[in-house]
Amino acid sequence: MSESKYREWILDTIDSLRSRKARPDLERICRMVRRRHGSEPDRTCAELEKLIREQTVLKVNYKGSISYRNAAKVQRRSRKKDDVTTAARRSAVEEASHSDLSNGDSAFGPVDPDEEDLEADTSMAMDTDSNAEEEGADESRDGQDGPSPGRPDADASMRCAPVRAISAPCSPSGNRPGPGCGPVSGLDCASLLKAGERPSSLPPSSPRALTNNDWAYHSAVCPTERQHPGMQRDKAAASKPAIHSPATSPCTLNNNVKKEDGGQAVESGLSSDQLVPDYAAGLQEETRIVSDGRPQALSLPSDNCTLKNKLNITSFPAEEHSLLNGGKDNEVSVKKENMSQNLMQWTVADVASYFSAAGFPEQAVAFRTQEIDGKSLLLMQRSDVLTGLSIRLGPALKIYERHVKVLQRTHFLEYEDV
DNA sequence: CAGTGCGCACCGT
DNA sequence: ACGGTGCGCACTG
Repeated sequence: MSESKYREWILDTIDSLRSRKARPDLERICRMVRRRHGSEPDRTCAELEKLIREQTVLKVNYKGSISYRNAAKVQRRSRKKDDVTTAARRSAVEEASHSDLSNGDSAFGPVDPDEEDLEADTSMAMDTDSNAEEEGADESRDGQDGPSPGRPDADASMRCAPVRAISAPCSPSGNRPGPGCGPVSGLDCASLLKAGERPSSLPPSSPRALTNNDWAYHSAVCPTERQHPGMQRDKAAASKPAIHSPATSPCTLNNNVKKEDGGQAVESGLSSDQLVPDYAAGLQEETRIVSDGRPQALSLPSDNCTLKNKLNITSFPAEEHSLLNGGKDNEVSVKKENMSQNLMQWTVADVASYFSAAGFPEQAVAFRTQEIDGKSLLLMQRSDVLTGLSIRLGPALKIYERHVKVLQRTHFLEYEDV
């Protein structure tokens, strides 16, 4: 309850700071929220962290300092639609992150709704779906997962967050007299990244990414922290080599992730996708986790080889990989037979069970409630998934980018080709 | 003094 | 050229 409220407050604050041309940093956000709503800075910080984890708010390292962005309003710099080829390749992953924030010029993909929609979505999602617990669950999952061996990158981002020490005395701006808020974790990390600003110290590829948009923030997940601008520099240097002993190398996150994603990495695309990595990682993580619980892998899309290829190409949860590559062909084929046939023939129940199996049981309910069958699914646009189902933005994005879009694409490819 | 408005420089696309 | 960002300064209550 209060959470959604905080969400609004915080997003509002960020927006207004931005419109005022003031940097939406922790200090200002906390202060403004306190002024406007009387909320404790600590609480604000805590909520902010949550929002960050949910990707409702993006923590960014810009021009050497930490900034927060209203994810719903962030627009991907006109990533001019890359060629279809590229786009296709990066597909899911990329789009997942971009389109959301983009202007919606994605080649495939429905244009995305405006920010407002998203924003609304976000809050709405929370309210409707509520389940703070869910959220918590997600978070915790992420956190717990963090350490998972498989994907250091993924955790990187989340790892930090979970640790979140709200009470810790954090000072984003180094010395902040004001509210002593404290989400140390995130902040610090970001600061670290800031290093990115120093191109000289970083490798060619990464620096750019970091410097440019700051999205890197995510990567910033490092625990270290910074306090003064001067230090940052040092950190920058430090970060480069050892990149945080913490096992995960936040700063290199991007690269790693991409690799993971399938090698398609597309380093060139780094700048444009900085967000992706984390995002993707998060997705994978979540998916994977969920999947664990449910043995039955997502079989569905599997209909055709095309799909498989696609899957491989794009990034997928470990499990999926194993499924596809690993010897579960049998299973896959079986499923293929059942479901794949043709999306057009999926019933509402099929769709629901698909998503349920895909790790989105709760959201599956929404599909069922909205009576989404195969045909409807094929007609769904991004905005439909994000706002029409009243599901939380996070899962909605994942569902759309990783499943709906993939299914649609696969379906159409299959039929068009033929 | 806090909050606000905004010119301007900077940067990436 | 264009758009996003935020510093720095002036203004306001």
